[in-house]
Amino acid sequence: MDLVTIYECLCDRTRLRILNLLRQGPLCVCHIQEILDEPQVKISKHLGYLKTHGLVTVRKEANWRIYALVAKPAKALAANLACLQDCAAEDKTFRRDLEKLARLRARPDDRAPACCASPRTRLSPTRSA
Amino acid sequence: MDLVTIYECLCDRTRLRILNLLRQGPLCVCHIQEILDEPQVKISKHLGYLKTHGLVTVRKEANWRIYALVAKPAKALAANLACLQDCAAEDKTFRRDLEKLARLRARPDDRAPACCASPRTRLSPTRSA
DNA sequence: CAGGTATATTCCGCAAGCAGAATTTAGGGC
DNA sequence: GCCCTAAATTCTGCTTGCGGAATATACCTG
Repeated sequence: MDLVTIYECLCDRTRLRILNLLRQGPLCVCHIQEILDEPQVKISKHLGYLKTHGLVTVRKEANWRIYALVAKPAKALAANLACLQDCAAEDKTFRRDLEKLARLRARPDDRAPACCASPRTRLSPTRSA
Repeated sequence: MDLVTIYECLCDRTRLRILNLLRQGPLCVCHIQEILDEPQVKISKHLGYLKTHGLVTVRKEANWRIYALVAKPAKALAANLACLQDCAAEDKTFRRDLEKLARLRARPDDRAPACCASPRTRLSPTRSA
């Protein structure tokens, strides 16, 4: 993976917020959308961008799409995602996003797929393949 | 300094190569140009971009311009520059640039300002103000 | 299969970035 | 003052990215 490509993926605030969330685990689009409070198209296009450039993967679950960070990131990507996490910890928006995520996971799962719920109810790894 | 701004500065290969060099210390434009082997306009414009966005500073020395990384980078910038350095260490081009720089500093200083020469001959900090 | 929800795609207009050619600015040496 | 070198700026054309509106696709439910 090219270093420049990584930075290109990182130079949009919406994408940074998405990656910050995905660091906590896989998420379906609707939950990302809810946390970021941005229009559906916007979220979808940025997720598409990240997927095209190899930072995230998708799988289907009923008619949801579950996005996750790539399983085995290249060294450069791993380093930069770690760096992003550190930097995000100092930023109000990123912290608020994580808080929203925590609240969303704590509440009884209304309509979302199991994998988006709290870690306890997440699908077992053996089934996700 | 905005995190997105930092990443925008990092998402061009030429700028990454420049920043990688500047990590070793201040450099005049002509030396950057020589090491990167890129046209003068290109180097100049990318240096301007980095300056505009607060990643580097300039000072004059005769009719050279000496560029340097900002003296007191924000935490996010420092973190990302460190990360870049790690990533660059794994890339052939970045390594070759550093080798060229080392060779350039080792050779008798033909025409360049003192500050671009080997660390021993660099201007003392007290004079640079 | 009709209707609903979740998500992606297409189309459009706009702004920004990049590269190169040519020109300009600024300082130094004679 | 003239010429040389170092570096920046301007102009142009091209490409990419972003956002939003509208539309399409896919899957589920009854």
